[in-house]
Amino acid sequence: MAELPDTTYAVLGLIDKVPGASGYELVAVAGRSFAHFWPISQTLLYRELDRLTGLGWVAATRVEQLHAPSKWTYHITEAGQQALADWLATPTPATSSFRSGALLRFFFAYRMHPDQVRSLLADYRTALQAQAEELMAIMDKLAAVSTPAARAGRLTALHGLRTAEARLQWIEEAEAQLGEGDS
Amino acid sequence: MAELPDTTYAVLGLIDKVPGASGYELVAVAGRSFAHFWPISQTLLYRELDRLTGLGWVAATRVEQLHAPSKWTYHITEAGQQALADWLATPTPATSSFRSGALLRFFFAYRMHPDQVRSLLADYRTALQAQAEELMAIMDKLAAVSTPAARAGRLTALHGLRTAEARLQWIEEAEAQLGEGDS
DNA sequence: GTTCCCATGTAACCCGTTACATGATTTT
DNA sequence: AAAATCATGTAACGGGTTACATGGGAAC
Repeated sequence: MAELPDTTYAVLGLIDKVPGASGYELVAVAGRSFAHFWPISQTLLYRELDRLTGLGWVAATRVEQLHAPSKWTYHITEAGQQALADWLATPTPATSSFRSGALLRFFFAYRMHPDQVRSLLADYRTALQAQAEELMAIMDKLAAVSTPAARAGRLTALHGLRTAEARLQWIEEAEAQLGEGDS
Repeated sequence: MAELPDTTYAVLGLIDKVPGASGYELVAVAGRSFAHFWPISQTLLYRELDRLTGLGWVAATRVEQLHAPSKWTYHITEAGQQALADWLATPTPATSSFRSGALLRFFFAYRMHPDQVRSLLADYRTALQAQAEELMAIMDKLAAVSTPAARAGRLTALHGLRTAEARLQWIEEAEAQLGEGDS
């Protein structure tokens, strides 16, 4: 049986965490929970919902509403709980991928005018600051809650925050080196 | 005209940086230069080579060898230089993507046994340490060279190093919180 | 009365990956 | 005799993306 992508388990875990949510709600939750280290688009999430119901790992229930369109709500099944536990138990192959357009351009900085390099770093700083603020907001919101789930969420947000901070620091170093270098 | 992916410009920039290299050599160079923030597989690089020659941005020359198979070598053209400069000049949309299997699992830590969480963090630490050492090796190798290109390369490596260091620090924090928490 | 929220979905694309094939030469 | 290096390529897959369609109710 072909190995399933981690995204499938990400959605499965979300349904386990937020039982009875609709696809629409799950998209929103995914957007403000694990999007920072595992982004998924709306289309993809809906596709995974289909796959999970097909696998029998989640059960879909139709819910009619009066003041809003009808929706499907999702609950994890026992088979799904087992699959989630199995996935969490497997010694993770540490799949991680990082791609940064800013760094890629910076790698070719010697082909740019110094002003271009400066503005590149400035843009990067702005993006990192925005990201840091977003993560701090998440942490603030979770600070009130004291469940194990909230603690895990807070720590993953902190991971992103620490990363952003380190990179902002790096920008200082890079700018300093730009200053001392001649051209 | 459809926008080209950044990968195309990454390869174009490499050819500009290492003129007269073969596809085989470019794969190796890409592996030890920008792979840390813009990984590309061999197949993909060869495909971009085709695309770039088709665009007239690079010129391919056949070179016969006596003690090794024949090869194609690549040089950037004037049109290619212009395209590279244009790409570097465009205010980058800051495309960046990050996906971490370790974090994704950690996000669901409350569904794991404490020992599993500990080993997850331990594995993550090992991976980060290996990454940090790799980056330090790159910086050491580039430390001797004092060209603008080497400086840019060193700084991108430093970016990765600072990131890894911050994350290793985060692991300490996370482990501390695991200790104080009950379950 | 236009815009936003809820809610689900289709279509098309392509980037990037893994696995495999080939074959000569050089090194162990 | 086996393994590594050089060198280029094919085949197949699928994960993830963007863009678009639809439509009713609520809010401003």
